[in-house]
Amino acid sequence: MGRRERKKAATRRALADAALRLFLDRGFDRVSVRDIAEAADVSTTTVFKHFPSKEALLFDQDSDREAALIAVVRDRPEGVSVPRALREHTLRVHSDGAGDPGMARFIELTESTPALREYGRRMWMRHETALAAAIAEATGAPEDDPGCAALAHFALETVGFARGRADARQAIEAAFALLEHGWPAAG
Amino acid sequence: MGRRERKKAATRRALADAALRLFLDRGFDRVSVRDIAEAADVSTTTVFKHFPSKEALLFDQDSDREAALIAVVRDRPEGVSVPRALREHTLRVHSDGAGDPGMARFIELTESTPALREYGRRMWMRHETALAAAIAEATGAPEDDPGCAALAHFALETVGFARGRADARQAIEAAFALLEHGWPAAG
DNA sequence: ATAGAAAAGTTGAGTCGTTGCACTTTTTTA
DNA sequence: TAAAAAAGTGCAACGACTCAACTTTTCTAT
Repeated sequence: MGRRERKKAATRRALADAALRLFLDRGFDRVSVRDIAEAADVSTTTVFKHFPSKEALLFDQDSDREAALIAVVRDRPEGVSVPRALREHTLRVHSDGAGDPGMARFIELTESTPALREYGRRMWMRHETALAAAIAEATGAPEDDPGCAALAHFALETVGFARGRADARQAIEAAFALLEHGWPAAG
Repeated sequence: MGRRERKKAATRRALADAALRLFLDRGFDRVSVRDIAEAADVSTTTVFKHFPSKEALLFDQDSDREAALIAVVRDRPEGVSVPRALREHTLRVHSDGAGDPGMARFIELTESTPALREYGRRMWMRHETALAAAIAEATGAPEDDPGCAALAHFALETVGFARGRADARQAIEAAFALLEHGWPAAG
């Protein structure tokens, strides 16, 4: 890795670190991009050469959540249905977030700021097509089967549904119960 | 209704009309709020006294879609399940949109502009709690039952799922099939 | 009827996110 | 080693939106 790429990565990390620190300190809306640029000692224009938007400064470490989702579907134990495997994974990730205090602060920041909520949702929903393809392959359906796409969409959307609800765990379980067994025949 | 409120309503309509005309003509991103203000012969700050954002200029005639949703759940014929009633309603609204050419242009505008897609989704999802309450009442569940909330969320989200897909009708049907009967036991 | 409260509109200056253009620096290639 | 390509940086600017101060219009209470 050349000197150039090293410097680039350094300023990138400096920007993301400064942004996280300032956002946690003052709140997203009370920090301007100019503040972040100054804290990292670059010009505001440079910020946007590294990140496409102000929100993106916070969602830098995205990476391999998509791979985890696909693995969950493909490597589920015998006799475990796809929605059940996704339910376990969602609940696991959810309680992991509550464990780490740094992660908890991050989550509280994103959920209390509308712009970040929206952005986070969009980033999360980007995995829909990949997850749909994984489900289709796991069940032998055609790759663009709309039923698989619907399950992928709703399973991902579950975290958006649980967000802001009093009992998030219960919400996730209720949502997946609906996806697994359907609406009770009575109503 | 006094002269004052009449004038206020008049400038409001003038702004919304000018905005719709200019947006359809040039596209959302190629029209500035200044342009709209000038076309309606008011100052740009006045625009924001009437509408909270540029996007809101387009979604003015929201009104009674929520009432329609609730009526669909409450007044469904005997023996028709809630998700089935919502499915019929969704499909009906969808094909209505394709019929009216003015509505078709409106839909094409909103779907081709990311900012408008997001805004439209948010407006639509605002009906979630009201719909959840209607479902709870129709089925005798407690008002904040998470299962009812989940069905409301997913049923509304169906239009976001179908958006941008090749066969929207098929997507809506697949999504509601999942909500009605659950994921097939095999996978 | 008239004074005064309240609301609508205007204006102008300003903030903030974001982009285009010009410039410098670094890396690659001939 | 010179030239070209690429990447980084910064200034100025645009567009959405806000704030504060002020004018004009409408409503209300005496």
